[in-house]
Formats: sequence, C-alpha cells, structure tokens
Amino acid sequence: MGFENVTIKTVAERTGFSTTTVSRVLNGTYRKYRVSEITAAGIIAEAKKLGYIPNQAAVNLRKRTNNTIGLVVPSLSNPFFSTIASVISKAFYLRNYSVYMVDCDENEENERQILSSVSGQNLDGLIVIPSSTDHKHLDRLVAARLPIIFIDRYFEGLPIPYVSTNNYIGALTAVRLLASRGHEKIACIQGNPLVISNKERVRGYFDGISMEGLNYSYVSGSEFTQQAGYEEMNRILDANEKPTAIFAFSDTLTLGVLQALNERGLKVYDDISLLSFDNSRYLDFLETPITSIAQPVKQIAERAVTLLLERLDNPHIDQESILFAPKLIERKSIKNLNK
Amino acid sequence: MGFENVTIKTVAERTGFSTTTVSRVLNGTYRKYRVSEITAAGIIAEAKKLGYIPNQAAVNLRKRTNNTIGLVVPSLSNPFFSTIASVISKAFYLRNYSVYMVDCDENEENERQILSSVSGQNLDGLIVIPSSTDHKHLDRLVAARLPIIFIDRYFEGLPIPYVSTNNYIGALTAVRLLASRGHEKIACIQGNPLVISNKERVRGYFDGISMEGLNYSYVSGSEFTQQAGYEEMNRILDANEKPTAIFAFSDTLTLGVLQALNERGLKVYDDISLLSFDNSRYLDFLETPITSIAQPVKQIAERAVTLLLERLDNPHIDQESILFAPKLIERKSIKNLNK
DNA sequence: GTGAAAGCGCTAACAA
DNA sequence: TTGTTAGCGCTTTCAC
Repeated sequence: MGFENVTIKTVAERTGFSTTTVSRVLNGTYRKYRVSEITAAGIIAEAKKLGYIPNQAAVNLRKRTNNTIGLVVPSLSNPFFSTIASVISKAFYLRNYSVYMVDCDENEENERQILSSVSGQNLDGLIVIPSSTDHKHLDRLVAARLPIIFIDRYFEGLPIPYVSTNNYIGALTAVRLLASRGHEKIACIQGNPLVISNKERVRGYFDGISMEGLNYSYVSGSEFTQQAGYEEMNRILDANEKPTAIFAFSDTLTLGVLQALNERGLKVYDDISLLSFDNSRYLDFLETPITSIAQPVKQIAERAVTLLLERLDNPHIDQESILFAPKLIERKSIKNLNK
Repeated sequence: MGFENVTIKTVAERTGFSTTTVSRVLNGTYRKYRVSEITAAGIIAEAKKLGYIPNQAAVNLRKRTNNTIGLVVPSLSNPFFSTIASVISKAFYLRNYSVYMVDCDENEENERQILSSVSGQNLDGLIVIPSSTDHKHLDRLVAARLPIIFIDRYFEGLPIPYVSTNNYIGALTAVRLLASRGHEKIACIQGNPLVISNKERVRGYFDGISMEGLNYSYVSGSEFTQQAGYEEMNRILDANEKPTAIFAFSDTLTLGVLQALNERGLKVYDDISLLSFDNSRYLDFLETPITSIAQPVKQIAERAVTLLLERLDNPHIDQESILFAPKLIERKSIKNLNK
C-alpha cells in the first residue's frame, strides 16, 4: 500500500500488552479468552488512534480462509448477469464477505484459467455461471470440497446444486402460445448453443413443435448478443420459407431482431409475430410491446446466496437444486392467425 | 480450500532442490538467478504433476502486493456501470491482474466502510465510481499514495485523475436543441443530486435555460432509477404549469417517464417531447424513438484502465483527467414548436 | 547455479 | 486474564 506499517505489534508495543492479547481484542475474539474489558478498551482506542487495519493476507495465510467468495460470470455487459452479480455482491457484503468477481467474457478458456488459479485465493466458496461446456476444470475444486453453487447453467453430471429457471417449460409455453394463435411456422433464434439453459429452451421448442403437430422448425444462432440476433434475423428474412413468428431466446437477441426488421420496414405483429425471453423493462414501451417469458432473476440470485451461505455454515448439508417457474408476460407482439 | 497442501516445500522435497530454487523457478524469476534450464524443467514438471498452485496470501504477505486492483461501483444493476465494470474486469484479466469488485448500492456509508478496509487487502490500485459526496474517507488512501482513478464522478479538491463525460456540455446541448425547436418550458428529471456528473448536468441545464432566455425551469429527482423517474414524471404531470419537454438524466429515468406517460395515455412527441441521457440500444425501437445524449462508455472505461496501468508502472507520473465529449443522437421524440 | 535462514503479520496451541 | 512460541507459504538477502 504505502506506509501501512501499523500492525498488531505496533499496537502491542504502545499498549504494553502482547501481540496475542492485541490480536484477540482486535479480531473480536477477546471475550472468549476473558480479556478484561478495560484492557480491551485501551487496545481498541490505541488501534484506532494509530489507524490500524488488519492485513488480510496475513489473516488469510494463517487461517487458510478469506471471508471471500468468488463469483464467476460470463459477461457483466449482459443485463441478466449483471443484475445477478449486483444482488449477490450486495448480499455478501451485508454478511461481511468480500466478493472476488471475474468476468469470463463467455469464454471457456478464460473460465478454465480463472478457476484453476482460484484455489490459490483461499476462497470460502464459489458461485459460478459457467461459460463452459464441460466440467473437467471444476472437478478438482469439487473434489477439494470447495462449496460451489451454479446459476443459470449447470452440469448434470456434477453433485453441485444449481439454481436456474425451468427453461424447458418456458420455451414450451412460448411455442404452445404461438401455436394456439394459429402460428405454424415458428423460428427460434438461440444464444449460446453449448450452454444448458439454451439447450433446455431448444428442447422445449422442439417438444412444443411436436406436441402441436407442426412440421416447420428452425433453430439458429450462436451467442446472446444484439449483433447475433441481427444477423440471424436477416438470414431468416432472406430464406425462401419464412416463419410467421420468431421466438428469440433473450432480449439482447430481440434487439437485433428489431434492428433487422426496422431496416426492412417490417413491423412486429403486422408482418411477423415475436416472442422473447427475459422480459426486460423496456419491452413495455417498444413500438409494439413484446410478449416475453420472464425469469425471476432476483429470486434466482438470492437463492444462490442462501444456498452458498448454508453450505458455508454446514459443509455437509445436502442441498437441492431448484428450477424456478418462468412466467409468461403477454403484450402485443403476437398476431392471432386463427380466422 | 480443502487439501491444497502442495506447496513449494512439497515440490522441493520431491525434486531434491531447495525451496529457494523451486520458488525462483515457479514464479518465473529463475533466469535472473541463472538456474539451469534442466533444473527448471524438472521442477516445473513435478509442480505440474502435483497440481501445485501458489498460495496468493503468502505471496501477498511477503511481497506486500497482490496483482489485484479494486473496483468500486455504485450499482451493477445500472447498465451504465455494469458496462464499465465489464470492460475493466476484462482488461485487467488480460494483464494478469485480479479485480476485487464491490457494489456499494449507491450508498455513501457502504463506500466508506469498503474503502476503509481496502488497505488491508494490499491492493495495487483502485478504480472508483464514487457514491459519496465528500472525500474524507479517501484522503488516507491518497496520502498513502495508492494509485486511484475516478470514473464518472470525481472530487475537484483531490489530485486524483478522473475520466468522465463532459456532462455540462451534454446538458447544455440538450437544452439548446430543445429550445431551438421552440420549447420554452423544459423540465429536467435528475438522478443522484449529490454526485458531480449529475450536478454538471444541472449546471448545463440552467446555463442553457439562461442562454436561451427562457424563464421556466424545473429540476427534481433523487436517484437514477425507473421508479424515481416514474414518480417525478407523475409529479410533473400533476402540476399546474406543465412543461412541453422533459430532459431525463438517464435511460433508467426515461423508462419511468414512459411508464407514467403510458398510464395516462400520453404520447411522446405528440403530447410531450422527451430527451434522455445514455443512449441505450433500445431507444431506437421504442414507440417513439428517443433522442439522447450518448456517453462513450467503453472509451471511458478503457481510458481509466490505461491511466491506472500507467500509474502502476510509474507511480510518479503526472496524469491528466479527461472529459469526453458527449454526442447527440437525434431520433424522433422532439416536436418542433416553431410554427 | 544453488541453498540457508530470516521474516512478512497474523493466529492458536500451550503454558502460566 | 495474559503471554510465549511456533508456523501458515512464500520471497529474498546473503553466502558459497
């Protein structure tokens, strides 16, 4: 830092007590050792006067724990993830935990590296929204019994609790709603195809298609960005067989869809129906308000916090994963073709 | 962690070299000490086999530095801040720095506490978007010569470089544009009134009003949230003297404005003109696309990174603060009253 | 080219 | 009620 040389030793010398006593007082365990209140008060006063601040590295090295949890997210520039990060960060702060947060940029290799160095940080636990397809790089951490909770994306082979939305039901609901309005050609634009939340939506999409006995299906897309949505939508509009409805797997994708539509002077509802995932606040105010599948983002984040906290308290607790129910928010982007 | 007992000592025992040599090899300084390549290769191989991961707490304690920078943000749930956080996090990751990120929840007291404990973390530097009005709690860090960079918000009394948008010019431009379209009653809805970026916008607003010789002015608002925007807009609509144009200081506020308007069946442009700050992507696709003042968010974040990195390299460098020019993005939310 | 030894600041047995 | 002592894992001076 700079001239942070005030240590317990300094305080010990100035008060005439041993470093042990000073340490006990200053880390709050002194009652347990029945240090007299008067001694404690003196030490605390002196520490304050000196501007003593405990060196966390020393504490960490000694106690082999940090009061810090790690939070690994794919990308903070995606509102879905940054909202989660915000909730988690605040929740742990309130409980005197630090959060060591890393943005993987939706990149598997980054995630691997980050997680491989994570054990060097002596973290107490980890909340991760994986960017990765497999979990080899996690196995070591799991074996070391580091408490981990997954959000949004998870690995079915791993005995690690996860919290997410029931994406399958969400997509199924979406498709069936569209079908009930007479849509027979429903195309979907996916995000990251490697990730389970996306895969589950695809599965729900196909099951919806087959339940409804439709014989058109179309899935494409590669990542959850506006640019990708834009490109995919253009591809769809350039194809021979055009869908009557689009199911976009996120609002970032939706923005790209709208961009493509705009450029061609096409209107949501009149020219093509649209349904999205995420239910961002602004959907209400769009030219055509867009029907969407909402995820309970805050609940998801809060549950993850609870789970990790439980686990920190009791490392041997048995925990259940949870898939929250998505919620259909109807607006005005779906034309009724039943006439 | 768990059973992370592989230390340099383990590696030393297994290879027959001293911990000194092992340390030199494993932290990459061995060339300097002319350790033979063959020794190095053997040690590296063994370390890899053992799954050795350096204990950062020990490194930190010994070297009194962390390769970690702190990032203090008001709230990750605000897209403006989360975008910045994303850029910064990725940039430092690329340069092998860890980022210790904290969300203050736009709360002064939180920030104070966070910053007071920060020196215990042995951080190498700090990027902060302050939530606070004064800088007393920063003085100690400044005195300790900890490299700090401010983003968006800053303190003029402090010799700390900042990077932000020229908010004054942004607001001035906005008001003058509105006035040039014949608007004489322009109300503005502000965000956090304590924060300099907001204050500068207010100043620009008032200067615009007076330059244009208008005699109506109205400023209210308390925080950068949709809810606040909604409440303020309702207040405005319930007042006797109604403005013809609204200048909202962020897109989060804008959403609240639209919500209030929607509820009353009022239309942007036809019933009231609207201009916002932030230029979110979705503004293009709103029922009435909204004219906005854009901030170069990524540039801001990247410049902050560059400044801090420079400072880390050379602690005595003299650095310039910078105010980026805002950019007016015209859309269709401003009616021309000059007829 | 390699190693012995000291010590970063803190905590925790163990003693008294 | 308080203190002595050892040591967490690493780096670094000094020595050879």
